[in-house]
Amino acid sequence: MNNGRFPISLHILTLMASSAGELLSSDYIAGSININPVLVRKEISNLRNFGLIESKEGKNGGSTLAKPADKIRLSEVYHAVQQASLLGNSKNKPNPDCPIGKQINLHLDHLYEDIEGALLHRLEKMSLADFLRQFQ
Amino acid sequence: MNNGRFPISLHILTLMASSAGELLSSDYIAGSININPVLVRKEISNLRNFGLIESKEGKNGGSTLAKPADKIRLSEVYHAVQQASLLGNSKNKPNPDCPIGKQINLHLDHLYEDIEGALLHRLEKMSLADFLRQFQ
DNA sequence: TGTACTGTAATAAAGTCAATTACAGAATGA
DNA sequence: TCATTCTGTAATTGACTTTATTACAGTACA
Repeated sequence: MNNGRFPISLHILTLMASSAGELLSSDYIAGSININPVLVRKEISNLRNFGLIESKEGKNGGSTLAKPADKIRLSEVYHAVQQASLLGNSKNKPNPDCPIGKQINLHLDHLYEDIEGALLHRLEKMSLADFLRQFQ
Repeated sequence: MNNGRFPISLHILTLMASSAGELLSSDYIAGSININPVLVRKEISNLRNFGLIESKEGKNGGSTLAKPADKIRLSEVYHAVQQASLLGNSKNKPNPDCPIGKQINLHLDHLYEDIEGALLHRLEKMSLADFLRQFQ
Protein backbone atom coordinates (compact mmCIF):
# COMPACT_ATOMS: atom_id res chain seq x y z
CA MET A 1 0.00 0.00 0.00
CA ASN A 2 1.55 3.18 -1.01
CA ASN A 3 -1.35 4.94 0.39
CA GLY A 4 -1.32 8.57 -0.57
CA ARG A 5 -4.61 8.86 1.20
CA PHE A 6 -3.19 8.76 4.71
CA PRO A 7 -1.25 12.03 4.38
CA ILE A 8 -4.21 13.65 2.68
CA SER A 9 -6.61 12.64 5.40
CA LEU A 10 -4.21 13.67 8.12
CA HIS A 11 -3.69 17.01 6.41
CA ILE A 12 -7.43 17.57 6.28
CA LEU A 13 -7.87 16.68 9.94
CA THR A 14 -4.92 18.81 10.99
CA LEU A 15 -6.37 21.84 9.25
CA MET A 16 -9.66 21.28 11.03
CA ALA A 17 -7.96 20.78 14.36
CA SER A 18 -6.03 23.99 13.93
CA SER A 19 -9.18 25.97 13.34
CA ALA A 20 -11.50 24.08 15.62
CA GLY A 21 -15.12 25.20 15.56
CA GLU A 22 -14.91 26.75 12.11
CA LEU A 23 -16.37 25.18 9.01
CA LEU A 24 -13.73 24.70 6.32
CA SER A 25 -14.73 24.45 2.68
CA SER A 26 -13.32 21.76 0.40
CA ASP A 27 -11.91 24.50 -1.82
CA TYR A 28 -9.97 26.03 1.03
CA ILE A 29 -8.63 22.64 2.12
CA ALA A 30 -7.76 21.71 -1.45
CA GLY A 31 -5.81 24.95 -1.69
CA SER A 32 -3.71 24.02 1.32
CA ILE A 33 -2.99 20.48 0.19
CA ASN A 34 -2.72 21.54 -3.43
CA ILE A 35 -4.99 18.86 -4.82
CA ASN A 36 -8.37 18.76 -6.46
CA PRO A 37 -11.39 19.78 -4.33
CA VAL A 38 -13.37 16.74 -5.44
CA LEU A 39 -10.72 14.46 -4.01
CA VAL A 40 -10.93 16.40 -0.76
CA ARG A 41 -14.68 15.91 -0.66
CA LYS A 42 -14.21 12.20 -1.26
CA GLU A 43 -11.77 11.91 1.62
CA ILE A 44 -14.03 13.96 3.83
CA SER A 45 -16.90 11.67 2.89
CA ASN A 46 -14.81 8.70 3.96
CA LEU A 47 -13.69 10.30 7.22
CA ARG A 48 -17.28 11.24 7.92
CA ASN A 49 -18.28 7.60 7.55
CA PHE A 50 -15.79 6.82 10.27
CA GLY A 51 -17.24 9.47 12.55
CA LEU A 52 -14.25 11.77 12.48
CA ILE A 53 -15.78 14.68 10.59
CA GLU A 54 -19.10 16.45 10.38
CA SER A 55 -20.24 18.43 7.37
CA LYS A 56 -22.79 21.07 6.69
CA GLU A 57 -24.20 21.51 3.21
CA GLY A 58 -25.25 24.69 1.47
CA LYS A 59 -23.96 28.23 1.53
CA ASN A 60 -21.39 28.91 4.24
CA GLY A 61 -21.22 25.17 4.68
CA GLY A 62 -18.11 23.10 5.16
CA SER A 63 -16.67 20.51 7.47
CA THR A 64 -15.27 20.33 10.97
CA LEU A 65 -14.09 17.73 13.44
CA ALA A 66 -16.82 15.55 14.88
CA LYS A 67 -14.99 15.32 18.20
CA PRO A 68 -12.12 17.08 19.98
CA ALA A 69 -8.68 16.60 18.46
CA ASP A 70 -7.40 14.91 21.60
CA LYS A 71 -10.07 12.26 21.22
CA ILE A 72 -8.94 11.30 17.72
CA ARG A 73 -6.17 8.72 17.61
CA LEU A 74 -4.00 8.53 14.53
CA SER A 75 -4.80 4.82 14.46
CA GLU A 76 -8.37 5.82 13.65
CA VAL A 77 -7.12 7.78 10.68
CA TYR A 78 -5.09 4.79 9.59
CA HIS A 79 -8.11 2.51 9.81
CA ALA A 80 -10.20 4.98 7.88
CA VAL A 81 -7.90 5.02 4.88
CA GLN A 82 -6.42 1.58 5.10
CA GLN A 83 -7.51 -1.01 2.65
CA ALA A 84 -4.50 -2.90 1.36
CA SER A 85 -1.96 -4.55 3.57
CA LEU A 86 1.11 -2.79 4.71
CA LEU A 87 4.09 -4.35 3.03
CA GLY A 88 2.31 -5.09 -0.18
CA ASN A 89 -0.44 -7.44 -1.01
CA SER A 90 0.61 -10.73 -2.33
CA LYS A 91 -1.84 -10.71 -5.17
CA ASN A 92 0.57 -13.22 -6.58
CA LYS A 93 -0.78 -16.69 -6.83
CA PRO A 94 2.27 -18.75 -6.05
CA ASN A 95 2.64 -22.21 -7.52
CA PRO A 96 0.63 -24.65 -5.37
CA ASP A 97 2.93 -27.47 -6.47
CA CYS A 98 5.93 -25.76 -4.88
CA PRO A 99 6.39 -26.61 -1.19
CA ILE A 100 7.45 -23.03 -0.48
CA GLY A 101 5.00 -21.35 -2.84
CA LYS A 102 1.97 -23.11 -1.48
CA GLN A 103 2.64 -21.93 2.08
CA ILE A 104 4.26 -18.55 1.71
CA ASN A 105 1.13 -16.41 1.65
CA LEU A 106 0.06 -17.82 4.99
CA HIS A 107 3.38 -16.95 6.58
CA LEU A 108 3.53 -13.55 4.93
CA ASP A 109 0.10 -12.81 6.32
CA HIS A 110 1.26 -13.68 9.81
CA LEU A 111 4.27 -11.46 9.42
CA TYR A 112 2.14 -8.58 8.20
CA GLU A 113 -0.27 -8.92 11.08
CA ASP A 114 2.57 -8.82 13.52
CA ILE A 115 4.07 -5.73 11.96
CA GLU A 116 0.78 -3.95 11.53
CA GLY A 117 0.16 -4.52 15.20
CA ALA A 118 3.38 -2.70 16.03
CA LEU A 119 2.43 0.13 13.70
CA LEU A 120 -1.04 0.52 15.15
CA HIS A 121 0.42 0.54 18.63
CA ARG A 122 2.45 3.60 17.72
CA LEU A 123 -0.39 5.35 15.97
CA GLU A 124 -2.67 4.68 18.88
CA LYS A 125 -0.37 6.53 21.21
CA MET A 126 -0.63 9.74 19.24
CA SER A 127 -3.75 11.87 19.04
CA LEU A 128 -4.53 14.45 16.40
CA ALA A 129 -4.00 17.06 19.13
CA ASP A 130 -0.52 15.65 19.78
CA PHE A 131 0.25 15.85 16.10
CA LEU A 132 -0.98 19.42 15.82
CA ARG A 133 0.98 20.44 18.91
CA GLN A 134 4.17 19.93 16.95
CA PHE A 135 3.28 22.82 14.67
CA GLN A 136 4.36 26.27 15.73
CA MET B 1 4.02 2.24 -0.38
CA ASN B 2 2.22 -0.78 -1.49
CA ASN B 3 5.39 -2.54 -2.14
CA GLY B 4 4.79 -5.75 -3.98
CA ARG B 5 8.53 -6.17 -4.09
CA PHE B 6 8.91 -7.16 -0.46
CA PRO B 7 6.94 -10.40 -0.76
CA ILE B 8 8.70 -11.21 -4.02
CA SER B 9 12.14 -10.70 -2.53
CA LEU B 10 11.26 -12.67 0.56
CA HIS B 11 9.89 -15.47 -1.58
CA ILE B 12 13.12 -15.59 -3.57
CA LEU B 13 15.24 -15.67 -0.45
CA THR B 14 13.06 -18.30 1.20
CA LEU B 15 13.43 -20.58 -1.79
CA MET B 16 17.18 -20.15 -1.67
CA ALA B 17 17.28 -20.76 2.06
CA SER B 18 15.24 -23.92 1.66
CA SER B 19 17.70 -25.32 -0.86
CA ALA B 20 20.89 -23.85 0.52
CA GLY B 21 24.01 -24.51 -1.52
CA GLU B 22 22.15 -25.11 -4.78
CA LEU B 23 22.02 -22.60 -7.61
CA LEU B 24 18.45 -21.72 -8.50
CA SER B 25 17.61 -20.38 -11.96
CA SER B 26 15.39 -17.37 -12.44
CA ASP B 27 13.03 -19.56 -14.44
CA TYR B 28 12.61 -21.99 -11.58
CA ILE B 29 12.04 -19.20 -9.08
CA ALA B 30 9.61 -17.45 -11.40
CA GLY B 31 7.68 -20.70 -11.64
CA SER B 32 7.28 -20.85 -7.87
CA ILE B 33 6.21 -17.24 -7.48
CA ASN B 34 4.23 -17.31 -10.69
CA ILE B 35 5.67 -14.13 -12.14
CA ASN B 36 7.89 -13.23 -15.04
CA PRO B 37 11.52 -14.43 -14.93
CA VAL B 38 12.81 -11.00 -15.90
CA LEU B 39 11.21 -9.51 -12.82
CA VAL B 40 12.89 -12.20 -10.74
CA ARG B 41 16.25 -11.35 -12.26
CA LYS B 42 15.67 -7.68 -11.47
CA GLU B 43 14.91 -8.45 -7.85
CA ILE B 44 17.89 -10.77 -7.65
CA SER B 45 20.05 -8.03 -9.08
CA ASN B 46 18.82 -5.70 -6.38
CA LEU B 47 19.33 -8.22 -3.58
CA ARG B 48 22.79 -8.91 -4.93
CA ASN B 49 23.62 -5.22 -4.67
CA PHE B 50 22.74 -5.49 -1.00
CA GLY B 51 25.01 -8.47 -0.50
CA LEU B 52 22.25 -10.98 0.15
CA ILE B 53 22.60 -13.09 -2.98
CA GLU B 54 25.39 -14.37 -5.19
CA SER B 55 24.89 -15.30 -8.81
CA LYS B 56 26.73 -17.34 -11.35
CA GLU B 57 26.28 -16.61 -15.03
CA GLY B 58 26.25 -19.02 -17.94
CA LYS B 59 25.04 -22.55 -18.36
CA ASN B 60 24.09 -24.28 -15.12
CA GLY B 61 24.26 -20.87 -13.52
CA GLY B 62 21.84 -19.40 -11.05
CA SER B 63 21.74 -17.70 -7.69
CA THR B 64 22.13 -18.63 -4.06
CA LEU B 65 22.34 -16.96 -0.68
CA ALA B 66 25.49 -14.95 -0.10
CA LYS B 67 25.46 -15.83 3.60
CA PRO B 68 23.69 -18.29 5.92
CA ALA B 69 19.97 -17.77 6.37
CA ASP B 70 20.37 -17.15 10.08
CA LYS B 71 22.65 -14.21 9.28
CA ILE B 72 20.04 -12.47 7.12
CA ARG B 73 17.62 -10.26 9.03
CA LEU B 74 14.26 -9.47 7.50
CA SER B 75 15.10 -5.83 8.13
CA GLU B 76 17.84 -6.20 5.53
CA VAL B 77 15.25 -7.41 3.04
CA TYR B 78 13.08 -4.47 3.88
CA HIS B 79 15.93 -2.04 3.34
CA ALA B 80 16.77 -3.68 0.06
CA VAL B 81 13.33 -3.18 -1.43
CA GLN B 82 12.29 -0.06 0.37
CA GLN B 83 12.25 3.16 -1.52
CA ALA B 84 9.06 4.99 -0.80
CA SER B 85 7.94 5.77 2.68
CA LEU B 86 5.63 3.54 4.56
CA LEU B 87 2.35 5.32 4.88
CA GLY B 88 2.48 6.96 1.51
CA ASN B 89 4.72 9.54 0.06
CA SER B 90 3.49 13.04 0.21
CA LYS B 91 4.43 13.84 -3.33
CA ASN B 92 1.96 16.60 -2.78
CA LYS B 93 3.41 20.04 -2.70
CA PRO B 94 1.31 21.71 -0.08
CA ASN B 95 0.66 25.41 -0.23
CA PRO B 96 3.67 27.21 1.30
CA ASP B 97 1.43 30.15 2.19
CA CYS B 98 -0.66 27.98 4.50
CA PRO B 99 0.71 27.73 8.04
CA ILE B 100 -0.26 24.07 8.21
CA GLY B 101 0.64 23.21 4.63
CA LYS B 102 4.12 24.64 4.83
CA GLN B 103 5.03 22.48 7.83
CA ILE B 104 3.10 19.28 7.40
CA ASN B 105 5.61 17.37 5.33
CA LEU B 106 8.21 17.85 8.02
CA HIS B 107 5.93 16.47 10.69
CA LEU B 108 4.71 13.65 8.48
CA ASP B 109 8.32 12.69 7.91
CA HIS B 110 8.93 12.57 11.63
CA LEU B 111 5.88 10.41 12.13
CA TYR B 112 6.97 8.04 9.39
CA GLU B 113 10.44 7.74 10.83
CA ASP B 114 9.00 6.90 14.20
CA ILE B 115 6.72 4.25 12.79
CA GLU B 116 9.32 2.83 10.47
CA GLY B 117 11.59 2.48 13.48
CA ALA B 118 9.00 0.30 15.18
CA LEU B 119 8.59 -1.76 12.05
CA LEU B 120 12.31 -2.26 11.60
CA HIS B 121 12.61 -3.30 15.20
CA ARG B 122 10.22 -6.16 14.52
CA LEU B 123 11.87 -7.17 11.27
CA GLU B 124 15.27 -7.11 12.87
CA LYS B 125 14.23 -9.70 15.37
CA MET B 126 13.45 -12.24 12.67
CA SER B 127 16.05 -13.89 10.47
CA LEU B 128 15.41 -15.58 7.16
CA ALA B 129 16.12 -18.85 8.95
CA ASP B 130 13.40 -18.04 11.50
CA PHE B 131 10.99 -17.32 8.70
CA LEU B 132 11.82 -20.56 6.89
CA ARG B 133 11.48 -22.53 10.11
CA GLN B 134 7.76 -21.83 10.07
CA PHE B 135 7.36 -23.90 6.92
CA GLN B 136 6.78 -27.60 7.34
C1' DT C 1 -34.07 33.51 -5.72
C1' DG C 2 -29.22 33.94 -6.68
C1' DT C 3 -25.11 32.42 -4.55
C1' DA C 4 -22.03 29.33 -2.46
C1' DC C 5 -21.53 25.39 -0.79
C1' DT C 6 -21.72 19.76 -0.55
C1' DG C 7 -22.32 15.09 -2.67
C1' DT C 8 -21.53 12.14 -6.22
C1' DA C 9 -21.09 10.10 -10.77
C1' DA C 10 -18.69 9.76 -14.98
C1' DT C 11 -14.86 10.46 -17.78
C1' DA C 12 -10.21 11.58 -18.95
C1' DA C 13 -5.45 12.05 -18.06
C1' DA C 14 -1.38 10.70 -15.68
C1' DG C 15 1.32 7.66 -13.37
C1' DT C 16 2.83 3.07 -11.80
C1' DC C 17 3.78 -1.73 -12.09
C1' DA C 18 4.40 -6.09 -14.31
C1' DA C 19 4.80 -8.75 -18.61
C1' DT C 20 6.97 -9.23 -22.61
C1' DT C 21 10.33 -8.98 -26.23
C1' DA C 22 14.88 -8.68 -27.45
C1' DC C 23 19.51 -9.42 -27.34
C1' DA C 24 24.41 -9.28 -25.65
C1' DG C 25 27.53 -11.73 -22.65
C1' DA C 26 29.14 -15.72 -19.85
C1' DA C 27 29.92 -20.51 -18.64
C1' DT C 28 29.49 -25.23 -19.79
C1' DG C 29 30.25 -29.48 -22.12
C1' DA C 30 29.84 -32.30 -26.24
C1' DT D 1 34.81 -24.80 -31.39
C1' DC D 2 30.21 -24.04 -30.95
C1' DA D 3 25.46 -25.01 -29.58
C1' DT D 4 23.13 -24.64 -25.34
C1' DT D 5 21.63 -22.61 -21.22
C1' DC D 6 21.96 -19.49 -18.26
C1' DT D 7 22.34 -14.18 -16.50
C1' DG D 8 21.99 -9.05 -17.16
C1' DT D 9 19.66 -5.36 -18.88
C1' DA D 10 17.18 -2.19 -21.87
C1' DA D 11 13.05 -1.01 -24.22
C1' DT D 12 8.29 -1.45 -25.07
C1' DT D 13 3.69 -2.63 -24.20
C1' DG D 14 -0.38 -3.43 -21.60
C1' DA D 15 -3.02 -3.48 -17.37
C1' DC D 16 -4.16 -1.24 -13.59
C1' DT D 17 -4.54 2.56 -10.24
C1' DT D 18 -4.77 7.06 -8.93
C1' DT D 19 -5.84 11.79 -9.56
C1' DA D 20 -7.89 15.58 -12.08
C1' DT D 21 -11.62 17.32 -14.30
C1' DT D 22 -16.26 18.08 -15.74
C1' DA D 23 -20.88 18.09 -14.72
C1' DC D 24 -24.81 18.60 -12.19
C1' DA D 25 -28.37 17.78 -8.55
C1' DG D 26 -29.34 19.04 -3.80
C1' DT D 27 -29.00 22.14 0.26
C1' DA D 28 -28.69 26.26 3.03
C1' DC D 29 -28.44 30.98 3.47
C1' DA D 30 -29.24 35.92 3.10
